[in-house]
Amino acid sequence: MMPYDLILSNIGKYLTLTETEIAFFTSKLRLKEVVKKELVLRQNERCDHIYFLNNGTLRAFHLTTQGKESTVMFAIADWWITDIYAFTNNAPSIMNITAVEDSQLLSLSYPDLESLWDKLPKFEKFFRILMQKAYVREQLRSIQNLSLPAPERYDLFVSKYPEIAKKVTKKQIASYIGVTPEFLSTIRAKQGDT
Amino acid sequence: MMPYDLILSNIGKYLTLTETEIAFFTSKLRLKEVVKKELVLRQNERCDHIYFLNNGTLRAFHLTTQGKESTVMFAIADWWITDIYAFTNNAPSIMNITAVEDSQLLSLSYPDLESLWDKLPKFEKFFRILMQKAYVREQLRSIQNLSLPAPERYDLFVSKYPEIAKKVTKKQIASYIGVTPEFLSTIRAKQGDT
DNA sequence: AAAAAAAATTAATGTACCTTAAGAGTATTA
DNA sequence: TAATACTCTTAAGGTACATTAATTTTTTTT
Repeated sequence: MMPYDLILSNIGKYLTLTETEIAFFTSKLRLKEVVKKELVLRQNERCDHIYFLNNGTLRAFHLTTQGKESTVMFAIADWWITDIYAFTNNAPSIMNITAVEDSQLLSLSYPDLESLWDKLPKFEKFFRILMQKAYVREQLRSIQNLSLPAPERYDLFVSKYPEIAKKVTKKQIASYIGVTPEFLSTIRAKQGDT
Repeated sequence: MMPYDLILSNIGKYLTLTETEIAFFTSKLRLKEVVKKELVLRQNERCDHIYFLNNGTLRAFHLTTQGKESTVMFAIADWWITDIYAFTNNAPSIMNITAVEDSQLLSLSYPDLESLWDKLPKFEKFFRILMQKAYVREQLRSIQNLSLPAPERYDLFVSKYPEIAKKVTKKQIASYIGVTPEFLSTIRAKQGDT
């Protein structure tokens, strides 16, 4: 399978591209392979790339000075991921991105993305849609974090992201929903969840 | 002051528009005045408009079946606001939007926004930027909610949004940072905050 | 200006979730 | 295959925050 098939079908949901446009777009992409536990982005370093997952699983997490991890997001095949804060503001990143398992990804640099926007305005539409959907996801998460107790946040995570729930550890899910692994364990025990 | 001055300067930060484009864009806008406590959007109803605040203050909040309020966002002059989930998915809205004080806003319907995107692609860029910044805001909020205790979330809110903090009640701030008004009160007492 | 309603505060009690610690299970490395 | 490390679980004790309720202060309505 060609390394660009998945990303082109991802974009194809929203845009129709000519052969020339495809060639221009793919010329900006770089293939990157990472092994389990490898860092794709280190907190505090610049984040001038956005990544698309061909396969595997990534996890983005913020680390406090006290060493507390908060999982910002997971990404599996067909997902886009970056430290959107650092990427947007050309600021030191506020999260680590690490490989939960061996993964293959395509990277696009910020300057290349800007030239893509300039030369092919339809990519503005694509990223508008991408950003809008990401905004929706994050706002739903905020609402759920504010309004639901931990057991319901856990159930919601598993039902919303069953593929991710299969691939990542309970500890990582706990740090996404905002509880300790120990407490998630008691939640699951009460639910009769094996 | 013309009702379109503020929105044009808001857009002008990112786009240059011709007189014709301005005329086309403003022809899609409707001026709306709401008085304090008036509902701009009722939860469960369709949300097919996006709003821009000329002046005043709005608050978006989600209401659970148990009657618990969670403030999703505030908006003051020069801010855009809508139920982005319902707007994007043409679904019943998941929040109320209400006037904290008398406010003047401009509304743009979803069909009009789509025709704007079709006819003037530079508006795709503008909304891409808008959505991207909103995504950044929400992601930062998620990280802070996960990693910081309530007193720090309160301090951060006040330092980040001093104008909003002046206009809204403590109860509303409490429901934004995810604590009860009573607990926010004890936080403030401990800080010697009058 | 009086009356009513809502916001803010304080305090007592309660609980969801955290911390610490230890042991069992599972995966990774030598 | 053994050794090491990490995840998951269980349980005791602790704390941040919620709930309830009463009082004061501020805002809104009449």
